[in-house]
Amino acid sequence: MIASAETILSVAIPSPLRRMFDYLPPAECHQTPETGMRVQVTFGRRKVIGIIEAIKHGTDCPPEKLKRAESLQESYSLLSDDIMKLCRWTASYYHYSLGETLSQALPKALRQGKPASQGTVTNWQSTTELDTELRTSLKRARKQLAALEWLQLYPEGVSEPELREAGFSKSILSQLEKKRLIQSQQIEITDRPFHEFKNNIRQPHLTLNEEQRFALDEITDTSTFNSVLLDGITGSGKTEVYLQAIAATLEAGKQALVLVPEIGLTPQTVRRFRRRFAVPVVCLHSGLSDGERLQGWLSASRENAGVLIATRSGIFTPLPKLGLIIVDEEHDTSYKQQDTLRYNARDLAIYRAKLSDCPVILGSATPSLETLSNAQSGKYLHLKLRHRAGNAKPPVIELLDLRQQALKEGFAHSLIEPMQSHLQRGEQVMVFLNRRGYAPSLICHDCGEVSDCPHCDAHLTLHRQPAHMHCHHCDYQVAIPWSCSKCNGRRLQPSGQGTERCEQTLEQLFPNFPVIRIDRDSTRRKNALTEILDTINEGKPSILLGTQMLAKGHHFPNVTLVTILNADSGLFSADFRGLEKTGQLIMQVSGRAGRGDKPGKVIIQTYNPQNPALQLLASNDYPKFAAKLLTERQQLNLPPIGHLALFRAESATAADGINLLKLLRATAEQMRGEGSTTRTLGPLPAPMEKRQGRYRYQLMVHSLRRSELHQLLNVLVQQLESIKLPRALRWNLDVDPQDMS
DNA sequence: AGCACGCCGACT
DNA sequence: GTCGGCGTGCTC
Repeated sequence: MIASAETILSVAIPSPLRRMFDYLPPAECHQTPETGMRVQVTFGRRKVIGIIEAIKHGTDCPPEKLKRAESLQESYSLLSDDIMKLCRWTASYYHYSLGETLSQALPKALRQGKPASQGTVTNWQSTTELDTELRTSLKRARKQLAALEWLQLYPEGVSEPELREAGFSKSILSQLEKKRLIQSQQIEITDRPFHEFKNNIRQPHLTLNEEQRFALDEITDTSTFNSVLLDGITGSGKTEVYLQAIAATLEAGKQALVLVPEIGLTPQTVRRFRRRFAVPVVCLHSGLSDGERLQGWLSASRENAGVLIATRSGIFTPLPKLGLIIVDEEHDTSYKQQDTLRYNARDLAIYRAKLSDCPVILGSATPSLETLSNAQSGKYLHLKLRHRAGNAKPPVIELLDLRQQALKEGFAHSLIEPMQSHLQRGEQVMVFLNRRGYAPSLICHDCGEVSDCPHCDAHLTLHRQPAHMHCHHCDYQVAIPWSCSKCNGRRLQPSGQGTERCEQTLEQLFPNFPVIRIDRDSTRRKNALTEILDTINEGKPSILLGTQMLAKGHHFPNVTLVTILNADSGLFSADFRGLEKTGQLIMQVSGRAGRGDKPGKVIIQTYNPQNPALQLLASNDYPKFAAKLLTERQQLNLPPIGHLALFRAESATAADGINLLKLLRATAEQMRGEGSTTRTLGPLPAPMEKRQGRYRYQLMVHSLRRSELHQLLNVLVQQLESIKLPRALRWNLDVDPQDMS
């Protein structure tokens, strides 16, 4: 390296190039540049926001190429040392560009160069006491009353974004304002640190049962790095353990980070956290605007927030006083990013807890095999909650043998009968069907031709509301054809069951009870899900029909019967993780039954009642089910025993992708030394060979030792960067892939 | 990845 | 004659 008289900034640039770029510090710069600061630089012919990755005193860059940075974006380090470390680790583990990794760690507004400043918010306060008289007068305005009740809890007022998050719309607020029951003012977003709030607990804790108490004691026993699997059956009260563990963390003057699955951040959950704690509870999820995300991010990193509840990307939020990480529903696949930087937030959570030297809790009723195996090896402390909280009993699960049964639009007679009796008793019935739309395909009755997507190897799904054909893999949409494209026949028939069609069937079968459909289509409108959940929670006898949106973490006390229409589709998946995922889904869905005082029942329709895996699930024995799968993985050296990475290639022609992967395989073979456990498999066509008009191939790399795998991946990625690729050829690398598609 | 430069085909 | 197709090469 050539020594330089001046300081040199090593800048991570948001570009796929896996290297740093050196710059001279900005001219007339009064601030001292530091690692973790944003800096604006000219990169090629455009201006970009980079992150100072290191400060050096020399450079290999030829002097005529060396440019001066434009300006520092702030006077302090935006990304703390631990976040920088976390990002370095992430970039190297997933073989990704550090610049893009750091860029993804920032909220969009900061990525785009907006100032890191906290603005003002509208703060709403109640102006009156909520006495009986007022309650009576608002009897017909349920939402307004609820909002007013909410505001009573917070004499200092609640910000508008928080209220909107709690499910109160702008119009509710303006109606209350018109009645002069509430008032608003613009306030500076406070710089008041969370530890200045005197009483951390606003609402008393619930009483813990013996198991919960034991788990909490174990968790709060140490405040240093410690991984815990909280393995608690559905309804065992994991959330209450989280809340009390967080209370202890706040008491010690530390912040807590709670990661939740993408659809797990319901207003109900947030409400529960906000009611409990006096300190600000901040949420970060995909439903927020860029500005809202920035404010949340800043209040977490400036110690205003005591608790941060966030989805996957929240793992990168700076929390200077981090004292506890919780990963709820740790088995959930939404923790793995699928499109770009393919990280798993659950795995990063472990590393981050290590960096902050604090405990991390992985919670689930159906732990992933990865986590179970870590618990068995003693790497994680394994805490079990085997009893439901309160009076609730575990549901009774029954397999309904479909063979030779008369079926009515997918419903066996012996299923309809119990549904009827539960409804007539005034209880709710849940129907689970993991397929949205009207029918998964449209088939020509004359020649058998099925309507396919022109861009993918997939059938088009028939939708009726609104009427169209839709590809669920690339979003292609087209009108419903009148006649067969092959034989011109007019007899086109919907084939198979989707939620829309099932809704229609249920309305015919049970005309006296409302059917509430919950899927991506029925909840598309803003606040639709909240409204639907509120209706369900009124507890009136009704049928709740839905996809897996219905399965996760909801607490519906009046649901006493859960039916799974078709468990078989998941039993024989091509993907080695298919059965694990199906089992988890079945247990999660079943867990919705009987969470109140009344006992719950689950009926699973199947053509394979003898299937051993299904029988274990039906006997409510997830641990045994998981142990069986783990044994199978051991025999085949599949994860979590062996380790996988997947190179994917996508191109307009099949040959380009295949050739590239063949080249990688050849290099891998060449590299293989004595005693190497690394093997390659492929190139193989992806399970859906053509998708969005592109051909997709993959090369699997397998090894018994993680270090060996990564050594090879380093070589292969370097090779990929050094060769010239056809323009239309895209590749990516997925370390620890969740699914093979 | 962007974003330039650069070299051949159909348009006002 | 120019507008614009996408091939190729570079980014401190």
